[in-house]
Amino acid sequence: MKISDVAKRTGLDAKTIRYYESIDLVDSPPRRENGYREYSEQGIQQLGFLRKARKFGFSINECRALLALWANPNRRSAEVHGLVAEKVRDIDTHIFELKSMKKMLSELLVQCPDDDNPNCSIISQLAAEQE
Amino acid sequence: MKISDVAKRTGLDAKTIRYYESIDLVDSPPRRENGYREYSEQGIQQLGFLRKARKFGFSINECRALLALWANPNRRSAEVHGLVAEKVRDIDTHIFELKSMKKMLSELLVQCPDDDNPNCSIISQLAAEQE
DNA sequence: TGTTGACCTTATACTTACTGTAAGGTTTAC
DNA sequence: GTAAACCTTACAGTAAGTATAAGGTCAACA
Repeated sequence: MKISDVAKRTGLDAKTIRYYESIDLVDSPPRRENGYREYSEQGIQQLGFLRKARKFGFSINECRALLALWANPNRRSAEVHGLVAEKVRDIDTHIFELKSMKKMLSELLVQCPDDDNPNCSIISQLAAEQE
Repeated sequence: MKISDVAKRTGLDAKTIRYYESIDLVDSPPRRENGYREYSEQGIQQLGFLRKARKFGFSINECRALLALWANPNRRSAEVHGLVAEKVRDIDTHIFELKSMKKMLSELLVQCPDDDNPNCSIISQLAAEQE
């Protein structure tokens, strides 16, 4: 299977696939006589795995760990659980920060006249000496 | 005022301040005889403004627009309002995505035995052919 | 006066996770 | 036969800094 077909099947961009290979995130596939990459079912599975892990928000390095666990028949499910639990905590922190930002901005929004005059409490707030 | 004092007062790192200058986000301050940057109240205000705008989640380019509006006595508050309203929508989208990721991961977490055995539904789910 | 440590300066490279571009070789379809 | 649509590599760019190196300056202390 050629790279563009793998791209279609996994949902990854062909560039992204080459990139993952360049950083040794996935094995280099063998080449055809003309130099084109020829993907095995194995390689395609790996890439599909990565696609999903990335969509779940795991970083490339976390994906590396997950791939290693996937490949390891002696893995302990607790280790996977730990990685995922930590990711959920990260996401929670992130959501919390975003909500706090949204709250502050929303409060500013209702105070801004939203008209043709220069007076704007948002700008004043940003320019204010202390918070 | 020297850069490290400005850093303390604004909450920005001295490196970040130099970086903002290097990308022309803020005016270059004059220099002392020894080459050190000497900040005016003006420059410090600009940097404080940036600090807050960044904390609110605005990108550097959005900050550029906000700074320009701040400096413009003929600004229309509606323009500021528009920028901020769009940012709130961005944040909402982001929160939505994170919540969706969290939901999926949480569902996986409860299915993983979290023990010493290799069986793990999380890994299986990531490795599964379709979503 | 000497020297140590805490500043300041610049330039360059690194980070994350790609994406874009250039320049060229190959295959496929008409 | 040739044009479009692939494939290859290598290099540069993105966002928003952070790290490092190599060097100049300043303040305090013995």
